[in-house]
Amino acid sequence: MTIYDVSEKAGVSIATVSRVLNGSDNVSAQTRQKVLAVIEACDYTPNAFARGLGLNSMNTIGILCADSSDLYLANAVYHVEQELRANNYNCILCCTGYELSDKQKYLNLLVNKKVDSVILVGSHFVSGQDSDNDYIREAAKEIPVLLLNADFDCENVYCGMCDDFKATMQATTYLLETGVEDILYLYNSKSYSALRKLSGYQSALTQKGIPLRMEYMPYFPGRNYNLLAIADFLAELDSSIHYQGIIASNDYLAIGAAKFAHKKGLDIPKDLSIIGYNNSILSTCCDPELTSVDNRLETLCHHIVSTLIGILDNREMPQKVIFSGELIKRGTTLSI
Amino acid sequence: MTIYDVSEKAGVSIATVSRVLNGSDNVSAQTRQKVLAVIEACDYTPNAFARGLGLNSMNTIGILCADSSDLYLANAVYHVEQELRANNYNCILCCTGYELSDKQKYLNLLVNKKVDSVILVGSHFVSGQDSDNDYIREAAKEIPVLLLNADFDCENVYCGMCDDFKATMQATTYLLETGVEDILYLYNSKSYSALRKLSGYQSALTQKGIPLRMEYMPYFPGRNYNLLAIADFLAELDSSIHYQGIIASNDYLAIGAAKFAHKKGLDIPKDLSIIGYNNSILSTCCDPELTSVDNRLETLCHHIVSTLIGILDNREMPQKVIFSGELIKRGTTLSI
DNA sequence: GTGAAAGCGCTAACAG
DNA sequence: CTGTTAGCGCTTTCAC
Repeated sequence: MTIYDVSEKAGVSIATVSRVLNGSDNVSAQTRQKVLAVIEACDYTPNAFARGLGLNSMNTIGILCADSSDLYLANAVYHVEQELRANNYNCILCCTGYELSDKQKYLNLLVNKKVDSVILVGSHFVSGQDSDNDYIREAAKEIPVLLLNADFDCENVYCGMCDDFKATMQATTYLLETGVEDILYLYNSKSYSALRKLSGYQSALTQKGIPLRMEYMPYFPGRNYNLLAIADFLAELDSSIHYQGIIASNDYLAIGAAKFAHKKGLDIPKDLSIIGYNNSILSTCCDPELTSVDNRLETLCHHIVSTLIGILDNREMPQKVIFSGELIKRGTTLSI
Repeated sequence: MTIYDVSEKAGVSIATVSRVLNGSDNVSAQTRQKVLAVIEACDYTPNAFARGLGLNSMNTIGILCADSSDLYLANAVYHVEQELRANNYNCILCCTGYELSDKQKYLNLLVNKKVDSVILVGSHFVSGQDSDNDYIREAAKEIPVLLLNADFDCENVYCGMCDDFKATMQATTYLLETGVEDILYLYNSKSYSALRKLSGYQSALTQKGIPLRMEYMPYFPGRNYNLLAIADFLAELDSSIHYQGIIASNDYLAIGAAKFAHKKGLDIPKDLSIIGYNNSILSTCCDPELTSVDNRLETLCHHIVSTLIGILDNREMPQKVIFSGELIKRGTTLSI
């Protein structure tokens, strides 16, 4: 069943059918009825590919994320997809992993699939090594590129992010104010966002006149898959340095830290305070529940999609928007 | 840059360019070189929509899932997407929520978008009320429909699932063998899969000659968002019945049960044994760690995708494949 | 081994 | 308000 069949049955031209299909005003009510009746009767739906070819768009947005099974990214993808669908766009999801070559390959693939735009979810797509970001610039020459939780200056690139620097600084300051002096910053990613958090931690210490010690900012070389490895990592570290507080760059690391504390028989938060990041589902699953930074994921997703819709609508949109995080206080920290 | 431009620059016809592009054998090595050189030099990529129109396919598969932020579904989506991409297919993700009308709407939408096939992830898409499944039958008339973790007999529908009945029966039997007599089955979904688990629980009891008591199979009317609500639900129940074991239909409910136990000062597993389902990331995040049923998600995803590839390849494929789950024993159950 | 030409099904400019 | 027609860019017969 094509537009020709419909036009024939309705006794009109294909142009008229097309007009009815696309809600054009230039159709008499009578003709419209006639055409709609045929469409209804034949259960006709226009061919999406032909439409795509003509309009050079199929109303699809590419979503790139490193790993959609990661708690944080999964949530982001979920919200973004919801918002986009509400705006009549569909999503092509593409999980790239963490290798640069794969990110390049799949971003390029999406551009070639002629998505209308692409959203890079998570801070992993922007590298500190600037030449590694050329693939983003390249894509931005073709279509708008939106970054969710990353910062990148380039034409046709739009960013929405949480101020991780400020949020981590506030979290660290809070910990200091509860009387915890020696604080570890634990992280397992060197993304822009992770480094901003690190800076926030350092600033808080510096502001209070506490000297920075590199050994208190250990990098855990593993992804969020193996809690025991995290606990072991801390146990090893434990012999050399002393601390009563940990700020982790995500909730999973924080739970790993709690596991370490349990093993060692430390009381949380009396012997060891812990603050996580993301305020994910994990933060309420442990006991005591985890104090964590809420980085406003849902707000961010909402913002990024409405920015995107605005761009595709040819409206002027801000290239960068920054939200503030909030420390959600629970059982793993002392009260002031 | 179109195929015409390339053909002109290479001094051949568009048919030849097309042949080169599609790896046809009927091109002399020399001509091929010439064309490839131009393609390379101009960085030409064929227009995906035009290709789609001609071939009636854009190599995309629709993925329907109720909620991609759900731990279990997120993992499934992740693995399915990985496997599909490895086979040169892309995924359009569509999160439907749990309303029938939305499921219908979005499945239909994907079919109209002319995806090559669609995968329904999770057991929520098949209803006990058979007429509610007509939308699946309808879609199956157009394209192959694959069900991940659901059972449905229909032409052009293919299922892969874990034997939830058997797995739950084994889990329940195990609990009985550790000396726990009064066991609660806690669930929050009436999907086919959830009901199979319920049957498994009942069978295990019956087999041991233990009478079934409906009040020991409470239905928690909430999704996996609010642990406290689960704990409260159990606390309320607690006044009326006595039990020393809980089998939960997913890990989140199980963690909710653990939270209840903590609040009430019960020792796990001495006073209360708990078994979860899915062996998700949550199962190692709590303390003690959760005994849980591993339902072989990754295997299932792998299977479903290779079945799909086979179908699109016109090979004969099994319509139903069933894997067995495995009980992963951790700290929330006693040993035998 | 290569080219000419007929679709694929739709949109939109143009003419009436 | 409606119809005619020329694309959109590719694949695929069918000749040569």
